[in-house]
Amino acid sequence: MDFGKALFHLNNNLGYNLYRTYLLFHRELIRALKSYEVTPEQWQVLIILWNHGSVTPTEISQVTLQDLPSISRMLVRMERNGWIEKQQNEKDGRSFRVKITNKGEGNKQEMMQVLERHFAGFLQQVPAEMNFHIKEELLKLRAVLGDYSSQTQG
Amino acid sequence: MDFGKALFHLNNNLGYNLYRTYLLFHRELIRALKSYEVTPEQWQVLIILWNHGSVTPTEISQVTLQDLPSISRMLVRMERNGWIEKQQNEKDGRSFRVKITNKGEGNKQEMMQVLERHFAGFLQQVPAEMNFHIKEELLKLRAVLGDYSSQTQG
DNA sequence: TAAAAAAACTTGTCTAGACAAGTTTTTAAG
DNA sequence: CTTAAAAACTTGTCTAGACAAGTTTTTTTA
Repeated sequence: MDFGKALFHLNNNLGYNLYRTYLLFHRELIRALKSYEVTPEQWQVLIILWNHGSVTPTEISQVTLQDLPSISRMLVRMERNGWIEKQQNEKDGRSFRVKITNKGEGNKQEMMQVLERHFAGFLQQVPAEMNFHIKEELLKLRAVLGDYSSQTQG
Repeated sequence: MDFGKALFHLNNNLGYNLYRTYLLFHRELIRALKSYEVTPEQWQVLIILWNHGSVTPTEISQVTLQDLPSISRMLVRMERNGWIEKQQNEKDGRSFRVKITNKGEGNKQEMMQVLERHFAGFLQQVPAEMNFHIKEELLKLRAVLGDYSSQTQG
């Protein structure tokens, strides 16, 4: 089968390249995290909690750029799997704080190492300079696409 | 709220940048295509059909890197919405050919223009050189992540 | 302070992706 | 030529994202 023509057009398309690279990366993340029953999106929430302590769903929504319905349902699953707890917010009855559990805190180092090992093979094929450069350019693209937090660097 | 710390870590992560850029791009595509009741993923199939003529689900699967279950269900929806037809394959009773309908062919130019207009505002903020360079780097990343067709350029 | 507006979260509905487990038809092997 | 293996597609089940439409609580505002 000759898909050269179709692929030629698509490979020249920025969105297609983004989609496809994301898809491959995402799959690797799924596989790397599978044994923990954590999805890439949940992994992102764990990183936020590890770095930042307890947060509200709205705050997670701001960092992940996801809408509240997605966050809301993800937190239900994370609670069910014992990664987080919901703590009542005395100051605001509409909201609550998301707190990491002992399980979540306890698995941090191991999960980090597992991920690092999983991606080492891929990342060693990417020169450090290129890795840095891609991130810089993606940050710029994010800014163009209206991602306010693409500016927040420190 | 100071999420600087959390974002600092995440913004330095290649996967996070990919995910987030993809997400923003994907959303714009959804909005641009919404009036046609076509999703970005279906749009990709339309491009394949416009460029390549009729194809089988397996061939779509190879170009889009999606698995057959996803393609299978997407084609059901595209058929329901009148974008494609399924043609019996005389040579192989297990398979069929996906053919674009008059509606699909007829909307080509207009949809292309709508998309172009929708993204013009974003893309004019991205220098042509940078646009080119990002695509080159994403192609390399795709190759590293095992995307065989990242090589197929012509 | 009572009513209106806004904020924070949830629920519903649709599309899509991953992966396991089917079914049917072809192809390969013995 | 019959049976086993493989290929092509479908179905089932779970997670996630978009968007509309709730509910409850807080804040404004009149």
